[in-house]
Amino acid sequence: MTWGKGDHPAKEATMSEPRDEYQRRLAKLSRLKRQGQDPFSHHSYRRSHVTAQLQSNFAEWAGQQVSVAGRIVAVRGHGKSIFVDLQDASGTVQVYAQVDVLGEEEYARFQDLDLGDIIGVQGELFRTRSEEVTVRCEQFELLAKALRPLPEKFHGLQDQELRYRQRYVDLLANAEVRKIFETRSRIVQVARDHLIEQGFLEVETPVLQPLYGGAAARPFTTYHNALEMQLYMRIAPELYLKRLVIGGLERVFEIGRVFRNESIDTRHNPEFTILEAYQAYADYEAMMALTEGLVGAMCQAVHGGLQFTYQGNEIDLTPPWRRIALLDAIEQYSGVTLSGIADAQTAREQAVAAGLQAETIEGQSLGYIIDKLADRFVEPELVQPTFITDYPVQISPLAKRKADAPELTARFEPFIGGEEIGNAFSELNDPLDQRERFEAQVAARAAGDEEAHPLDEDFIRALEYGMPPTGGLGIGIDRLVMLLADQPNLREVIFFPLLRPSGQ
RNA sequence: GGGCCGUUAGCUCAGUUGGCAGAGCAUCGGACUUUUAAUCCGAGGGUCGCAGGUUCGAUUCCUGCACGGCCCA
Repeated sequence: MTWGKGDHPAKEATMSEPRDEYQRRLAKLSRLKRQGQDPFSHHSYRRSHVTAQLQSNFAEWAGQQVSVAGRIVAVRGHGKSIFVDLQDASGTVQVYAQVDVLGEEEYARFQDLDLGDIIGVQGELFRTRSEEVTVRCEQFELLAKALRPLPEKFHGLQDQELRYRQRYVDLLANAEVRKIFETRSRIVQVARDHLIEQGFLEVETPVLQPLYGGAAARPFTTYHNALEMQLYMRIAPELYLKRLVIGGLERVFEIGRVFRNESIDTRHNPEFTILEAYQAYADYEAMMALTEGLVGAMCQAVHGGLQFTYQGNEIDLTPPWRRIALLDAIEQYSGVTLSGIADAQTAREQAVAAGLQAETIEGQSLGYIIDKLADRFVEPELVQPTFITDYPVQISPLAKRKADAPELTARFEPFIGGEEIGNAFSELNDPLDQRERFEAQVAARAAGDEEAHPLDEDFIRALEYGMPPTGGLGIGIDRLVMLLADQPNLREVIFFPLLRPSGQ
């Protein structure tokens, strides 16, 4: 055994209580264990109610014995009695401990509890003079000891970095944060119910893929030891879900995590949740109706109607949503007329004239310039729900061409609150055209576009077996949660957003 | 990748034009049996993100780094 300087074995017995809160509680824990009161020995606790039930059904249980369990989040001592607030998943309830109810010994044990401890309490339900619903503590158990102190009771935990790194503290200290995640859960549940009601089958497809595809993004790579092969984390489930449609599953959907190896900001996390749905014998217009129905149902569940406020903007999701073709929207919001322009050079000149920085689009393709123009001039304006339609075929390698305009695709992206929330199209089911599109992507990749699709031979082979005309829809769940929970930062709707290690 | 900002007690935040570092909550001791951001009296608690530099002296000024935030790309 080694001692630090100044340490002396004889001192231990006379050493005063450690000053540090953690050390203090650790010492208390070991004392409890020595006394045969190990707080971590409990395997369960029988509750008669959760706290919210006591609050809402007080009259029914007043004067009766109830039992609740939760975390001590506030303590107000009065000498011979103590009030504590007990928090569980449903809310809080006050507990009142009195020496003449508990007896000296049990009361002393109650006094010994710390803020943050998890206890079970049994006793009579009553209201105090000030009408507070309260459980009179007649029996209690310490169910888990908190060794670390809670954040400040009034402001909660504010430090964003700590909130994300230690989300558990954020959740237990900040009720608004819990609400956001409850909203998130409800949104996913509603989406699932809505699709299942309409005859969609929920499926799961591979996250680890020998070849990635279905979106323009760089993948994460990983390695399978036994197979001795590189694998990719999926960037989208699209190509597998379409394989299922080819297999005869006419309506399928998947809600799952996808992974894109890109930078992190207020709107991007390397892993996020996507909902994709595919419906055979339907086109992109059917997907518009599906989008309106889905997002409307989510909003209904969260806000009780089709209107809500996002960052100060009143938004109305009543269908039908506005529709406007991409090039028309660009013309309307930036003044740049691109219809009829085939060469990138002319488009670049016009874009620069409209206000885009020349360096950012220098040497870029027409599709890229269209993207940039839409990003800069169109998307921020799309506060009310809007379908931007008719994307050029060059930037839509998996979408079917429009019959009357083969350089455009039967595709749309829905926007709400200035945010892109999804992507949908009539799926390309011509295997020969699909091969050509993939080949154009491979050429783009060779020219330096790292987000271009690789050629997926097995997917083309699947198409060669025949895929019915199919409409497909992808929706970014995280973005929708941001909108419906009125949060401007994606990290507020993801429990554990990716951060650099703090080094501690 | 670039710009700006932040990092001070367990938490929320002040502050130091360069000279022994502050409050509230939390903690500890005392009083208080219907309080609820309880109240009252008293006390302890700091590597001022990290590493250099300038200086008699740096938490403060300078440089670099780390992590985070916001904006731009």
